Amino acid sequence: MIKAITGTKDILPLDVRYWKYLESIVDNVFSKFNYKEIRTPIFEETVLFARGIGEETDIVSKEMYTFVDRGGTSLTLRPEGTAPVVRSFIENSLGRQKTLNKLYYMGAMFRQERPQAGRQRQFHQFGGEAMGSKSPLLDAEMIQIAYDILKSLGLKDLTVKINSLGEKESRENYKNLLREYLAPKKDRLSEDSRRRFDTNILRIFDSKIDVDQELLKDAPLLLNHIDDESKEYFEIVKNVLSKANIPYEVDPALVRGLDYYTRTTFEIISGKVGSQSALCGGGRYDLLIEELGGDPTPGVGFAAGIERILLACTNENSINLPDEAVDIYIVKVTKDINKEAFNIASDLRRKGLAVEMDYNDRSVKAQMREANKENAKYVMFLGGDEFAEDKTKLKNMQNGEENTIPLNELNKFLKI
RNA sequence: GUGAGUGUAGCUCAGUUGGUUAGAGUAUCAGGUUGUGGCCCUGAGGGUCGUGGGUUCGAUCCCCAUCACUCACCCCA
Repeated sequence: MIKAITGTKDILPLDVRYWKYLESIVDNVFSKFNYKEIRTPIFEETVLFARGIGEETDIVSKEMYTFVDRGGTSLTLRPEGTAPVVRSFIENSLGRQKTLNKLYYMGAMFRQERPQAGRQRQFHQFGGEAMGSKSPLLDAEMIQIAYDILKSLGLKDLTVKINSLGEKESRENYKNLLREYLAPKKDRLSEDSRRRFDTNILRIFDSKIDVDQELLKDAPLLLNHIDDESKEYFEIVKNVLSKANIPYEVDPALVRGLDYYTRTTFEIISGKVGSQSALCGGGRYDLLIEELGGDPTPGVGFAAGIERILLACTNENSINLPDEAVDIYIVKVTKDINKEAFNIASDLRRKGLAVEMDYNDRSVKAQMREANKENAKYVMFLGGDEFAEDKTKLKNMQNGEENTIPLNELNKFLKI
């Protein structure tokens, strides 16, 4: 049997309903904040991600689906959405048509990781990007959009974590400070953290190992070593969030894995989805656009994992969708009226009703059972003496009421 | 990439301390009863017991390998 690729999943019809519901809320919230949807290709030149996300990150160094096409170009299935949006922003000169561009996207992303709860190789994100302003209001706005979407989906077990990484220079100074602090303790760190010491020392704070956390107990915190301007900026972000009634926690250990973040970073985590608890994450990236070849333009954005969010919704039982139902199920009492039944169905469908009928010449009983399963509001019986007189019998499946009516009065009866 | 756990009907799972035709519930299909559905009743189809090898007179069961899935590490959304 041919099976779906490891780490990919079919979204079956029953689930699609929840996806569409989520998508409608995403559209709705973003448009209230005047963000416009953008759709970029699912693959890009590999260099875009290597330069945008950072060569040293795990995503680029070992998780990308990269291949060479027949023309010899190295292509990569997008592992995240920000770099492609920035590429499009630069390529289409969006920044020259408008000072501030507010964009959002939804779509599939690809990373070759070991799947587990809340983690797949093909997964889906939605996200927002605001390019062209350094205002801390936009940092807060991003968090608010993400928070509002999650709240609209009925989620309760949420924690908003925020932090500031400061400007690049103060962060580099801090890294040296941390390196000095940890150097004498390096051999006591866990194997993973010893590796991080060299590759991405800030991430040691993420370690879930007690020994590491113990060694970090008196370590200097980045938040205390960021530049003054970033400190003031962070105060404004916090202030605005408080006024918008968004509960948040400052988490000095919140370090994000992508290289391009400056100043504000944030995550919203759920207590209901297992160990991969981050439903969304983002932050400011004031240098990224320039690094990718655009005019120097500040930006801020976030991305959210749709599968994780829906997992949280399932586990919190936060979404209740009505059962899908057809308006009319046509039951053929005799088997010789397939064409007539199909014509009547077509006619009703064109008038806007959802109509289903039997295509397999099954018994009346089987057709009725089917009508019941499809939650049909009405069953229309076709055939026999009634049909010979151009009449049909309509049965209301909720209350069992039946009415025999002439076919040419159907519209009137159904009020269409 | 590392570790642990699990692979028996479409789904959820029993089971054989190694021994003829491998079971249940549910789902599917047909039929009975109900004025033509929901409840109830009867019956049917559906499994090379993940795959390959080994041990054995005999393996779904024991051993090895492999693959897949799940969870966790890692990483991130």
